Amino acid sequence: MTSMNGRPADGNGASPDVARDDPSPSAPRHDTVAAVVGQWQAVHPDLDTGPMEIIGRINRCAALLQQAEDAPLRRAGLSRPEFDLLGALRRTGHELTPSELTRETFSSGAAVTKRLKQLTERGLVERRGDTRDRRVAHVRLTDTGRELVDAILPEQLAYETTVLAGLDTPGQGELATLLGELLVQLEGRLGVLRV
Amino acid sequence: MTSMNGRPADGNGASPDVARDDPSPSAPRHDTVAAVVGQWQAVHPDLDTGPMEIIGRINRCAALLQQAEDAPLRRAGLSRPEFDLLGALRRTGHELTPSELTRETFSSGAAVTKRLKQLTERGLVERRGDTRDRRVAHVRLTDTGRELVDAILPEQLAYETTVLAGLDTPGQGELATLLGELLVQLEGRLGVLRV
DNA sequence: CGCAACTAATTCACGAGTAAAACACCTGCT
DNA sequence: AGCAGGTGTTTTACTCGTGAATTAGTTGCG
Repeated sequence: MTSMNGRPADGNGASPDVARDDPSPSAPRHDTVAAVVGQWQAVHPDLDTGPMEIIGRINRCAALLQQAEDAPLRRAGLSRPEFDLLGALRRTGHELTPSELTRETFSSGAAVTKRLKQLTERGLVERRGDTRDRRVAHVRLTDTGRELVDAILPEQLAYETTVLAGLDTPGQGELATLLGELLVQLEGRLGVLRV
Repeated sequence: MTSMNGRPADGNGASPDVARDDPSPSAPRHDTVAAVVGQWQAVHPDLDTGPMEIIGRINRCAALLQQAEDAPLRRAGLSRPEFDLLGALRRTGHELTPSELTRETFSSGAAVTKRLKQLTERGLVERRGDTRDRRVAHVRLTDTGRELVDAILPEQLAYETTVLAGLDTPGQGELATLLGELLVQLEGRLGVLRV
């Protein structure tokens, strides 16, 4: 798996905001994606802009959330990809090889190598060579690494909770379910969907 | 951008080591985020992992969609940020200055400058200086630029439609609505939410 | 054994994005 | 007029991620 992230911040998503004349200043309170979709429909009234309303919003949400989430991590001096790597080690509960880490974190081998180098220098992870196969390495959290993850995660979740607080609880449940359904489809399908 | 990442194929077991191969071939079919959340809950049963189910899925969906969407654009030799820029010019229907483009596309000024340079060299956009204020530039699509956008957009939407096809129509509507509500909150709130 | 084919991990060269500095120009105040 | 301070855009220096090559090691097979 490669790419994605990207866009760490990647990259980001669809597009936003309206320009001059927003016709309805009152209305049901549009988000920026709705404004963009409105503009497109004015220009191409014949197109079905339905997919934009989902994909555009997912991208935009991801971009905004990403930025927001950075905060608690940054205080710990970690980037999100770094935290993902540490988190993978923590949640699986055992050592992982670099190639397993590329699968767990969906990033390229080169990226994992670099991150491991940094995290090792910072004393958050350790490596040990495999005794049988000297090509493979095994990576594990150091005590400080584990403590760091365990300290950050609750903050992270608490922060995310407040970020999502604008949506009521049933709404959150529905959203999680729908996204889960979509995700199952995407994960199962996209590999096969050869353009 | 990828918040919580998932495992390719792995029961959500908390147990270290071991890989029970997907035990229930039927079942509600877990997505990778569900697996990751399951792992976390096994390690920290006390934490409320609710936010992960939303934020993790949004990030993962964004990553997968991004990659998927690349396809139609790549055929036209455009990256998504480039298309976003062209799209902003097309949908607003008039010239935009570079700073307006940074707002429309949510990217930095430096990035816009670079993209404009490339797109100008490719003959997709033109610039003209403002007559009153010689600091500002006005950017517009060339005829080829507009034709390109108009040619790509329908393909793009058609492709996105098939990508989303796994979700039934009412589900798509609900999803769009919920994401819209979330987005309104995020856009209104995040600027103010000083960590 | 010895060599081809494969796999794990790393290195390399490069492209793209960013923040901050630089630059160019405008505006308001005295 | 003249200049302090503000704004629009570009440049600079850097980081980070990627794909492709590279290194190192293993395995299968004649």
